[in-house]
Amino acid sequence: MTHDERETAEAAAPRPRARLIDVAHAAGVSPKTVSRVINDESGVLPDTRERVQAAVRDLGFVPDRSARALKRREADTVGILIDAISDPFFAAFVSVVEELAVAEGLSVIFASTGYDAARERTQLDRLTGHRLAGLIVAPVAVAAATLAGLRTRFPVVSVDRVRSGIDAVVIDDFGAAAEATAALIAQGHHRVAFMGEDVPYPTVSDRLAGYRSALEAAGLAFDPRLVVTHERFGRGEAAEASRLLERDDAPTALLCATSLAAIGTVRAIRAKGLRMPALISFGDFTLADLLEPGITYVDHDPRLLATAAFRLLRERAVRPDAGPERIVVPTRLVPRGSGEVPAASADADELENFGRDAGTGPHPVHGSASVAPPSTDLPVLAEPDPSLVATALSLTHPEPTGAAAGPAGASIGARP
Amino acid sequence: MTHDERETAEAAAPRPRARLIDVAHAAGVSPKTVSRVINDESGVLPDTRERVQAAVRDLGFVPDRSARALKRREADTVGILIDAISDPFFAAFVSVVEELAVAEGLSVIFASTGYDAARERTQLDRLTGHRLAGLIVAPVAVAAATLAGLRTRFPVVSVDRVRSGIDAVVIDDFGAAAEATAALIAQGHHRVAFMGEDVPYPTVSDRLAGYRSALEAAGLAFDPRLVVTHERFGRGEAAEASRLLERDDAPTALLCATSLAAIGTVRAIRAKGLRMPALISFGDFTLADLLEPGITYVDHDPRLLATAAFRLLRERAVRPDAGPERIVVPTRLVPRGSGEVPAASADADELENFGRDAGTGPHPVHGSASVAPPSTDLPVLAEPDPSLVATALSLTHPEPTGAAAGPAGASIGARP
DNA sequence: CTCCCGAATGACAACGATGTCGGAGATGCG
DNA sequence: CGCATCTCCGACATCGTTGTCATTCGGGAG
Repeated sequence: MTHDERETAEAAAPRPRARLIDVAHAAGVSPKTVSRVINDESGVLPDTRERVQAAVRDLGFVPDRSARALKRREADTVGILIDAISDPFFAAFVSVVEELAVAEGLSVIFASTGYDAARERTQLDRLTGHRLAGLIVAPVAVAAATLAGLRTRFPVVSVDRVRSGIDAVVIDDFGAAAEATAALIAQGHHRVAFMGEDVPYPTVSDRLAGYRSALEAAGLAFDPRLVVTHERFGRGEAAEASRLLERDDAPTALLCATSLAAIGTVRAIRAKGLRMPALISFGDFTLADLLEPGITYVDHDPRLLATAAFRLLRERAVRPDAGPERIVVPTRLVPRGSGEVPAASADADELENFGRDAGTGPHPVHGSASVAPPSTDLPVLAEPDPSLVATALSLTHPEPTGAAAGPAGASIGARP
Repeated sequence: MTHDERETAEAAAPRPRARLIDVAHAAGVSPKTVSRVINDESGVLPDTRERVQAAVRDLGFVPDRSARALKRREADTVGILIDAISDPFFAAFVSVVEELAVAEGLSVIFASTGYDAARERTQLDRLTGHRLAGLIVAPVAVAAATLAGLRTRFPVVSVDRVRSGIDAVVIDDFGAAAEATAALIAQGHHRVAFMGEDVPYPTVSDRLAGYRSALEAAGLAFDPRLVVTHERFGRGEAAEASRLLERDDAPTALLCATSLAAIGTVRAIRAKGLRMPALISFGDFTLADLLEPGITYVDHDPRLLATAAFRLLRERAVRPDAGPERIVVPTRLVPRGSGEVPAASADADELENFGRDAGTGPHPVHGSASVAPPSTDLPVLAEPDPSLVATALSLTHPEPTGAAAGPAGASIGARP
């Protein structure tokens, strides 16, 4: 237990954080030399270098990020503002972003809005108080102008929700909902219901619009009574679902705009012994394949969105002036049984046998080209498949105005 | 569009971040006065104050956290080091910590280890590079001494895994596993298997020890062939499970030390049409109640752990010298059907009807007193029930050495 | 009218690191 | 032997903010 100290000696039990100058004293060199060593700069004799490194170890010195960032005017933290980290979608999203960020030596700081506008404002200030290398945000109520203001200081990428003038990575909510609805109609269903969150996000309204569009394309009338909403955070989904399915004119098919709605529906069906309608959900969820029948869903892979968002963010760090882009990540309909219930069968009571034998028949795939296997079986995510990302990035659209080329591969992989 | 600028004028398109001094110039006051305004200090005329606030708004000024932290020598960021944010357990954990931190005006920065020792080291440095108000860590391989070193600079709380000399919040792995195993044995099972991760965590070995202990208490021989492990991140769980259950001498009951193992087991059973053994899992997971039969599990609520950990962290910020404590959060066995399969029935093939009628009978509850309802139905977490936390905190044990009183309510709720 | 006092504000240094620049030796070459 | 050159290293200023202390100004008391 060696300890050498100079000058200050008032530190006793609560040993203060070692500073660079303490290391300098311990090693008998100037602060600048310590700085050179810890930053791997050249021009230090091997001997000196080792002496400094020893002092660093002895004192447990870790450079103060605040001071370093201040002086270097360098931002090495990526901010993420999302709805809630407890949402598996965002958990997976953040996980991938962190993975990519770490590979570049960046830190990740996140904040959640809880879907609350005021809190979003607070959290945004909290995040921007840090020097950011960029901000990835799933905007709730923040004005596009506010984000545009931030964009003059660091790259800003919007995820899942579009904001004009801001780079965005989204899925084709309208198209995917239309595709899913059409698939239900193709099974012979005439009464298809829609269940979504009671929030004013375009995500929801676009899905609703896609649903309507598919109904109209099939010559079916839009019936407002078949559209139900559920509150966030509430237990409302199950209640809404049973109310819907217990009606005399209950639908035979249901499109759920969120996986929460689908889960609530299944729960209601189980609790009340209701008849299982044909069901398609947005967003995969753990174990969806193990229910009976398995839940057919529109795949909306957070890993793809995260990878695309991060790459775009880093691309903007290099070319800040390129016009805002909108990247549409492909989705696809994954058949697992619940969405393939034919209308005829829905009237009978023979729904037991959809668990295993479904999911094999060919089914329309939405999005371009074929994409990778479903992500269900990866509760803990590994690295996203690069080929998926390439696909996603190649779908780059320039925003209405602006003529940027697709983002090239931003340099990924700094020193470890 | 008003804009008054002095001195510097070289800023054009990529408007740099506004500094405090820019605000001062714009408002025609000194930097110190701006500082006073943004920090709500007294001694500023209402008139002046408003002028400054207007300038702050105009310029979109947000104080630089680095500079502020540097000068104030104040830490307002809580670091969290966990295995993986994509693990729903840790996602929920982090969510709660963030909630509590925000209430105190603290930021949260997290990093994940991916169960990798080298990466853990890197991430630890990344986190400690920030000025931390405290660190919550689920240690992988980091030495207790290293954490003890950090502890001299800020509070450190270990979660889920114990490290000597460090405050810890854990569950009673041994006791919970013993309880679960005993419950299986009580159903008449003689061949009870154990499946856990192939990692050297005490979490796993303690559960294994608890399992052995229960076997011995029941006079059953411990059979190493009934203990199987699965790799992390792999798809190994399902493969291991089918190998185990397809054996001639397959067990009639299975205790899974992780929910991954339980999920893999169910998946294997479905895929291969195997017979369902009595099954108890550690850790709840979404939809466990909707499978058929529902999965009986040992509840291990991340919200309780998070709340206890955060409170302990804040308590230590006030009283850093108090000896390390070990808080044991109670667990309980939640019957849902799969764990109540009697041994007799396991030999017959009538396993269809366990979905709904299970989960009602009384069953041993592990932990003290009665605790709250299961958390299953809250995929997106609301605030944890304070009463639960009270229960958890009251179970405080001092570590072998050290005689601290139970943590009092650390001051929560700073200025908004 | 002068002096004193408090309220409002500003000047200045410092937090911990690093960029710039210059200086001390060592070496090479004519 | 003198001078240029190169290597290694340190002095100093500075990043954006705030703590400390000084200064100014207006007004009331004597």
